[in-house]
Amino acid sequence: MKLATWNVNSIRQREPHVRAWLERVEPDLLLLQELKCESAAFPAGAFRDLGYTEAVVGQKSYNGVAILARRPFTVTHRALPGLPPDDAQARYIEIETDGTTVANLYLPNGNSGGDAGYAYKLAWMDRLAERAAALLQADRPTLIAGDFNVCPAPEDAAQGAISPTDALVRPETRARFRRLLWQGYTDAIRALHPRETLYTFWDYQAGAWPRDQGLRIDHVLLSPELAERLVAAAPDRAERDRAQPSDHVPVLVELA
DNA sequence: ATGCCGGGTCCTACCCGA
Repeated sequence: MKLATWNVNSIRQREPHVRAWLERVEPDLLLLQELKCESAAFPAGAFRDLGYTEAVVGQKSYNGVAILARRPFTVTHRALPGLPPDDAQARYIEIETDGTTVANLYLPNGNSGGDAGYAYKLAWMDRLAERAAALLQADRPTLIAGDFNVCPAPEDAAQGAISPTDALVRPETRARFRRLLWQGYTDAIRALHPRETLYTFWDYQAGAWPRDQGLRIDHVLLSPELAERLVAAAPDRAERDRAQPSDHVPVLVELA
């Protein structure tokens, strides 16, 4: 089983990239973030042509998540459980397919909106920890993946790529990410590549890509059962070199 | 560290991303 997560930074801008990537890689599942459009504007036809069915939680201008799948699935959640009901940010979708639970998330960045913006990120991570625990309790194969906007450790950021006070690297942010690992989830990339320098994001500015000033902020977390089946995990760096790329590349994971 | 890029929208200067 092949699956990937990819922050596309506007699905309307990146439709040709995603289409070509699906044709070449043929994943069973693709989790998308930062659609930047309402659900009705999602270019589903381009992906249906290739045999993929979509589930979309869209929002005008900002955020937005979707799942493309070749196998049948059911949508179980269209928002992160535990958030206030008036929270309209499109950041979470959860499905079940072949007995496996798949959660796709776009975690708040936390750098805008001052103290309240960062507090929102931490609260979101607290709700995520609760959901992650409940899913382990349910004892089904579970995968939680997406753009976490968390750079877990110093080796996940190039020298000079990010300020030490940035919301992606603050101790409170990292502690909340580690809590997911302590609960029993496996970081798929680090499980297979404990020391390698592997980035998933390069800023558009300041020549971040040519200078390889990247960050590892897109992650695939696996429940113990799925971790046993992990055979490959890697960012697809080649996507960052294409014309008009997203600032993130796909992270591809293969399970036996 | 911001706003050098790139996407969005109240269409055009400004917000957001990380």
